[in-house]
Order: sequence, then structure tokens, then C-alpha cells
Amino acid sequence: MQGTLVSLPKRGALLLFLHNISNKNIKRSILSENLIGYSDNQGNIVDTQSGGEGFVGEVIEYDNSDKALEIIRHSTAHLMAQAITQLYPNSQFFVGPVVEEGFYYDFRTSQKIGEEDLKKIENKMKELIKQKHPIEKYTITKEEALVKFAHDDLKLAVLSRIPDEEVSIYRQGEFEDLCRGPHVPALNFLHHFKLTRVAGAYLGGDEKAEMLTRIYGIAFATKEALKEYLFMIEEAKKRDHRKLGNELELFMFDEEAGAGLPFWMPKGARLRSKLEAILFKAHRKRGYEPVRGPEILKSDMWHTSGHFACYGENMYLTVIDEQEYGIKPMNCIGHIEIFKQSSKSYRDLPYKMFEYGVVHRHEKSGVLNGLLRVREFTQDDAHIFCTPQQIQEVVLEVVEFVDAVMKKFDFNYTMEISTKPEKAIGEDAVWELATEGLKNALTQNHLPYTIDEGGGAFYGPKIDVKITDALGRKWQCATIQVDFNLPERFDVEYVAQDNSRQRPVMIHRAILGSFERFIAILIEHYAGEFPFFIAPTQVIFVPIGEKNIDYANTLHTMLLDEDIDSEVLSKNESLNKRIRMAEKQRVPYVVVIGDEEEANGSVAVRDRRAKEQYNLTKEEFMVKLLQQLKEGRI
RNA sequence: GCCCAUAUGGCUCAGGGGUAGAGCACUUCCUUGGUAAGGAAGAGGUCGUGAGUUCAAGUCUCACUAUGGGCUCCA
Repeated sequence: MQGTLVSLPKRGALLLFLHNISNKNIKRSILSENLIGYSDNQGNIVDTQSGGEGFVGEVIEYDNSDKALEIIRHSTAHLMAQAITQLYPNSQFFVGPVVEEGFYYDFRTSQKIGEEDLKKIENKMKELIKQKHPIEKYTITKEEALVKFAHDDLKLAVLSRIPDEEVSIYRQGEFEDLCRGPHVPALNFLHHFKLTRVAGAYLGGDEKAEMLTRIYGIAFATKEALKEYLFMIEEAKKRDHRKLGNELELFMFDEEAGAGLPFWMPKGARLRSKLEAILFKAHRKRGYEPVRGPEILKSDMWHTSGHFACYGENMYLTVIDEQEYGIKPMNCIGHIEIFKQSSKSYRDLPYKMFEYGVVHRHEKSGVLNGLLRVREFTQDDAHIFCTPQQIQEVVLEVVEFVDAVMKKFDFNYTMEISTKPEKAIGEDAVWELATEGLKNALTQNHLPYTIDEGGGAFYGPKIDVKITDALGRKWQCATIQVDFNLPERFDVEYVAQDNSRQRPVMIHRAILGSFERFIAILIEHYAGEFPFFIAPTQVIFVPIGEKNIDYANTLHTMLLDEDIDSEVLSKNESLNKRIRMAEKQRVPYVVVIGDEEEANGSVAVRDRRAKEQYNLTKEEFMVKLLQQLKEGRI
């Protein structure tokens, strides 16, 4: 092996460059002890091991830039593999890529590895760093590699996916791995990392294949960045809707009742019903009519719609009087039946129906997750029947609706249009019209979007809305789908101007997606401190003495008349204790009332946001609350 | 569904073969308090379910149920 060994005084790093490196590059690397790679003119990362003679590229320094982190994390994955090899000598490794949030390595061991082993592996990694091994690269032909790894079926599996004739091997100390890089020059560039979780992962993501062990980790260039990341993880844990949902008594699950079946407790149901009421009004204002279909329909219906064929695995079935019925996983059929009940004219279009549709879907047991993934949930579902020419205007209106809802809850969002997939039904001209309609609707509303080419459903193109919450996490909520399929299958018609029978297009749309999922996101987004207009308890009254309880109850009733929920905290505890209890519930207002307030017809308000106290007359207080209630209008 | 982990009063958790523990919450009594925990007493658990090992099982083994982390991101 040929190489040039360059020792750098400050960091004491050993940089080993394979091949003959041009003087220019050596100079450059000496100029910066932080050099860990280059970016070529196409933006590809070239590590110092690969950047050979005459290589010219932008320098990548050791820092928290995307490119530097990609190199650092990739090397950290290798370091982890090296540590695992030493701790579990029989380990075999599959792939260890850098992913959106860190890196992972998939491997096989004879021993089981659990969470508590991560610390052990981390310690071994730190030990290895101290050996300051350089990371070296050499290339061999694929044939040589097949011989070299003949004993390792996982590496052979990796090799089988590589089309190239030459493959590269990276080596650090005793440890070697088939890898295309890029890597940092030496192990002592790795400092700030954390192994975050251990999981199972199918070989190649194939459900039928063997399950390997996967360890996820994260790495940064600086201690601060790692700390910040770990802080965000902690913050996310504190906001976890399952934890807060339990603490704030919003919802529950019961093992004996069944997995994935949520129960809404009084406070959760109050929050939810407020959200429902706000959205109900918002629909009515936009010309939607409320409808409601049955929970179960004869299986024939689901055969006609195609659900049985395409979605049957997720459907619950039941038999009544020897007839098979399916519990609805979607609401479309009910709405189609309602549309067909009376003949429709072109004057009736667009015809908009909405329903808070309760659906049941059999999700695999392993994917259930709090309220985010359940087997019974309620969609804010609507179907709009219109002509192909009306698609654009209808979509524009729905997008405006989505925008209004998301703004109300302080969510930013992005949109993605999915176009015709290879397997699709319907005429090209109609697809064209629908897709252009979607694009125009967004363009005219000055709303940016990305395109997922060929990502549409077989029955039509769609827009997906991804929102970003207070912690910067992305969630898919709203969806707008154009459908030529179901109107055809159910022979839906309207009478056109020339008295001919025409086929309408159906637009499926949900804004929240499901109440369960959206409320889970809201809980985490607001960390349980809901805006006034949806807070389960909006006001807590704390009477100072027993003789003030009547006044508190009067105010409580007064608020209830205006659909504002309050509680009177009059139990036999000290005033301080009761104020503390009230504050801990994260309600918008805690109102203390004593003799003074009662005499003046006033209230002493503690504002959750302002963190200060002030006195108002009860009339002023009412005006203030009603004003805040109005802020919830969409 | 699959891999790994977890399951102890309403909640959060300690206890790891030999008489079930703490804090909060709950009940009762005293206290009637002016802005984030006043005091005392009490009740509540066959330790997720079912088998097995053992003289003896919350504790060890197995199965089941539920919960959690994952299962696209291709050397």
C-alpha cells in the first residue's frame, strides 16, 4: 500500500492519504487541520482518502454543515461497527448509511442486544477513538471482493446490489468494511455522538426477509450541537401526547377493550367537541352540507367500490342474517349514495357534503401509536361532486380552507402534488385537466408546491399537505384527491345544460385528517397549553373562602351559557395549594375570587401567558373571554 | 405481522426466590386561608393473564395480552 503520512501538530491528527497527493492538496490540508473532505463541482462529497492527485474541489471542514455531518456520521457508523465487532466477535454487518436523522447500522449477532448494551458500545467506541487509527481506503475488483467476503452472506448480499466492477474497502486498525465512503481521515475526528435506539429491521426492508438488529445513532461536530439535539429529544418526550394525554386526563386506552381503540375522557371530549364545533361552522360557511352514512354496509358495496380488492386486508367484517357486512374504513360510499338519492342538475354542482366519519381500519399491531395511529378514528371527511372543469376552482377553495385552519393553529405547511402513476384508470385528457387544475389552484394562490411525479392514486392526482409543528417535526394531515373512479363504478350522473347525462368528478378531502391524529399533534405542538378557543377547561375559579363558592358557581354558569368551560376549585385545601393545582392544569385563566371581588362584582385574573395578575369587572372579563372565543373562528 | 425492551395501588416509580414499599392523587378530621404544596389519621395492590420450575415465585422459565423503540432512506 502506498501512502503519504502527514502529521499535524495542533490536533496531533494523523492524516493518511492514499495515492500520491498533489502538493497543492497537502498544502491545503495543512492550512486547515479541520479538512475532512471535498465537494466536487457536482456537489458530490469526496473524502480525503479518495481525493487523489490533482483533485480540485471545495474544501469541507470539520463543522456542523450538512456535508461535514454526512462524513462524520458515516464514520461514526463504522466506528460503532468496529466497537460491536470487538464486543460481539461473531457480528456480521449489512449496511450502515447516513439517514435524515443520524445514522444506523444493520447487523447480525449471536447475542441479543438491548437498550442497556448501547452504553457499553458507546464506551468501546470512545476507547477506540483514543487509538487514533487513520481511516484508510483501498479498492479491489468485485471478483476479489466476492472471494474476500465469501464467508459473509450479508456482505455478499450487499455486493450483489453493486453494479460496479471495482469496490472500495475502508480500514481502521483491525476493522475493515466494504464501503463507498465518504469518511473522515482518522478516528480522532469523532467526538460527539450518541447511540439513540436499538431496533429490528428487515434485511433490505423486505417483510419476508430475515430480521437484523439495527442501532441508530447521531453525531455532530460540536458538543453544543449534540447537546441541543439531545435537548430537543427531551423536549419532545415531555410533550409526548401519550404522557400529556394521561396527565391532563384527555384520553385513555384499555387493554381489555382492545388495542388501538381510544376512549375520550371528559376533558379530552371537551377539547374535541370544541374543535368539532369550530370546524362544523367553518364547513357550513363554505357551503358544505352535513351528512351521515351508516357504520356498516353490505360487502357487495365494498366490492363495487374496489375497497374489498384494494383495502380488504384492513377491513373488519361481520355477518348479520347470513349476509356479510363490512365496517366502513372510509366514508365515500355513504356520500355517493346520498348524492344519488335524488337526480342532480349541473346547477347543483359543485355539491359539497361533509361528515365527521367514524372509520375502523385494521392497522398492524406493531404500528399502533397513541392517538397517532389507532384502529378507530374520526375523519373530517368531505366529498365534492363537480365537473372536470370545476376542479380548479373547487381545489382552490379547499386549499384556502386548509390554509385558514393551519394558520389558526400556528402551523407552517408545504404541499406536494402527486401526478399520474403508471397504473392508472381514466382518460389522459381528464388526468391532464385534473392535474393542471391542482397546479393552477396552487399557483394562483401563490402557494409553493413540489411535485411527486407518478405518485398519485390510481384513480386520480392529489395534493398532500405536510405541516410543521413547534418542534420542527413534519406531519402529513390534509389531503385533496381527485377521483374519476368511484363515480364510474357507482354510475353517478348529473343532468347537463343540454339535458344529457354526464359523469361528475369526485373530490375527496380531509383537512385535519383525523381528529385523533390532529389532536395528538396539537397536544405536542402546544405542549398541552391549548389556545383558549379549544382548551378543555378555559377558566378555573379559585374561591378564597367557603362563603365565596356561590359567587364562583354563578360565574361558572354564566360562562357555560356562552359555551365556555370552567371549573370551581373549592375543595378543602389551602389557597396556595389550590392555586398551584389550578396553574398546573395549564388552563388559560385562573381566577381568584374573595370577599373583595364579590363586593365589587369583579374577578382577579391570573393569565397563563402574561404570567401576571390583574383585576377586571365580571362584565369586562366576559367581553375578554368572548373576544378570545371569536378568535377561534375559521 | 416481525425484532428488541417493558408490565408492581388511580398516577410516577423503588424492590430481583422467604410477611408488598414510597411520593402524588383519594377518604375523614383539624385548619377558612389573599396568589404555586398547612397539619393529622385512613383506605387502596392475589405485583398484566395463564402455565411451569421450586419446600417457597412480583422476583426464575415459557406462552399469551398490552405498551414502547423500530422495520423506505440501498457498501
